[in-house]
Amino acid sequence: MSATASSSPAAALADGRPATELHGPVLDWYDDNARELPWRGPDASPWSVMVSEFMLQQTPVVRVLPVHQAWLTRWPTPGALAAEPPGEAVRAWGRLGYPRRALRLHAAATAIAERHDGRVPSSHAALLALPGVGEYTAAAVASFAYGQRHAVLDTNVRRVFARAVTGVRYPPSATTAAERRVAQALLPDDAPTAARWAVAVMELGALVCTARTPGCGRCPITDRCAWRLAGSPAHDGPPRRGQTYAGTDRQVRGKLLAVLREAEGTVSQAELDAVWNEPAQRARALDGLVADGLVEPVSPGVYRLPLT
DNA sequence: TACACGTGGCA
DNA sequence: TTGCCAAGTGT
Repeated sequence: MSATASSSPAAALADGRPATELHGPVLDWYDDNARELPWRGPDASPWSVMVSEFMLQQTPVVRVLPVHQAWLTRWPTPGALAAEPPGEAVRAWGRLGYPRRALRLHAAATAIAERHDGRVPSSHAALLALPGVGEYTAAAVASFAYGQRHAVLDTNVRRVFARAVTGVRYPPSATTAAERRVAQALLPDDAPTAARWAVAVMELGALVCTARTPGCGRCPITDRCAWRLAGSPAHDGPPRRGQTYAGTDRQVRGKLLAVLREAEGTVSQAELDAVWNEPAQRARALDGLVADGLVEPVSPGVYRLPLT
């Protein structure tokens, strides 16, 4: 047990040194290697950060970049987005995928306009209450936009900690209490450093400590990484569930919604029928889109992106 | 807890 | 080519 205030049994490295020794190398590495992204830096608004976090859920940075820029130009504030129909958010979402995120971002903007005077809230609890904001996004916005001290546990951070601290190749499929303890134990004491640490660890996971072929030769903490010290053992446990896609309802939903996005106004049943030749699955997918609020029935056989 | 939910690039 | 993977959330 160390005498350092932020230390705990969970915060010890494989060689017995306190895990706080990771802070310096990782922060220094970030200073030299951080990407310049529009939602980073002192001029980025909390709204810009929040939009980026929604878009980055399960979607790579390179694909988010152009859509984020167009989005912020068109809707520089939550109120601007809330003033337009949700269908416009879905249309502007383009091909980022998981379009329910667009609907939730619109709903979040509406809630911010109505309940928070048009300003993105800064408290973790208020953020968490917004549609589409879960544990990760609430912590990310509070940390990145407002400089608060929160454990920000995304897939990158979880992988870095799994390797450097726990000594395994991959983290568990779902976030565990043990992972939260590790993240909390490693959080620097003061808020500004904690916020920089959060983004730095995430960046390290995104650029160096990657899933398939980690760049250990470029890693600032490779000499104290528990996984490396253990000989970089292979993944131990059940195979990680892959995402099936071809032939699924998801694929059909995507094709249907693409037609709606590219249409000026309404689309006919015939236009939708053309994208998938299996009637039952096509109908089920369309029903699902309507149930989710992504598509609005206008009249029998006529559909459009939602106006309300 | 496990599954549904888009899309595209890379090995 | 096929499967893995990408700053998760809601149910």
